[in-house]
Amino acid sequence: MPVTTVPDASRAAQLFHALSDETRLEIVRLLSHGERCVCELQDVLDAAQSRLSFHLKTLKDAGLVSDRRDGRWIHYALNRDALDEIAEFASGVRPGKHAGSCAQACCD
Amino acid sequence: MPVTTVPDASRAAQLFHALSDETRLEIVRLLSHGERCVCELQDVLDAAQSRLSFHLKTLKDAGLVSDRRDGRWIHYALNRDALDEIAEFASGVRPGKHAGSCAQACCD
DNA sequence: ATATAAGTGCGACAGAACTTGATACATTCT
DNA sequence: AGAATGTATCAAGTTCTGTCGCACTTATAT
Repeated sequence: MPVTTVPDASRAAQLFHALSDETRLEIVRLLSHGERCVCELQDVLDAAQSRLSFHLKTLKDAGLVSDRRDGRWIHYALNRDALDEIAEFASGVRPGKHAGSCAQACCD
Repeated sequence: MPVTTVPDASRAAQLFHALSDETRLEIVRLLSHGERCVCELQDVLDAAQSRLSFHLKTLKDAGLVSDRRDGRWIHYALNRDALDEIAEFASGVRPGKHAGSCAQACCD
């Protein structure tokens, strides 16, 4: 039953917006190697702390990352599910997917 | 071989930015059913023409759609390759992909 | 040649998003 | 308790985006 559920537009927009900034993409790339704490990201990206915090919040609100407190550090990690949603979107809108399966007004 | 080439950040940002707007997502959804001319999109989305033109240009600049002139109409269609890039990104940053395969500074 | 219809490009304005610096909060160390 | 460290939040300034209205271009039809 993989019905290629295209996520609703506002959810998809949120997800894509979170990935529309280079700083956030760098964060995602770093997190793809595993969990990182803010201070590590700060070092690697050479970004002001409040700036990083802002971007991490954006990613977190979109569900792309999750955080875990460990003493005085907070570790961020990528969220697989959100990545799956993105892949689903890409395959869900692939031309041809709907061939014959939709007779709605939009499709004639 | 599939080296999970994560597209460079600025390219990915462009791609995701193009999909970060609900109007553009609706356009993509409509085009996933097949080619459409601007006037059809206008009717379905009930959007001013200049507005649609603006969004189509954004999508086109990002390589997500292509256009084809036919008499006085211009037909837009989704571009598979761009959708592939998105799917590639999603799988390229999936946690675990790099396990053992990267000993760079970023990965310790 | 002129009229009409489909699309594009541009200037202006409003609202959203990003950056930065200051401040607040939480946890650990002494 | 007080100082120090790691992170979050807020406020202000700047830049980026999306929308609208109008002028301009291209193509068809009379």
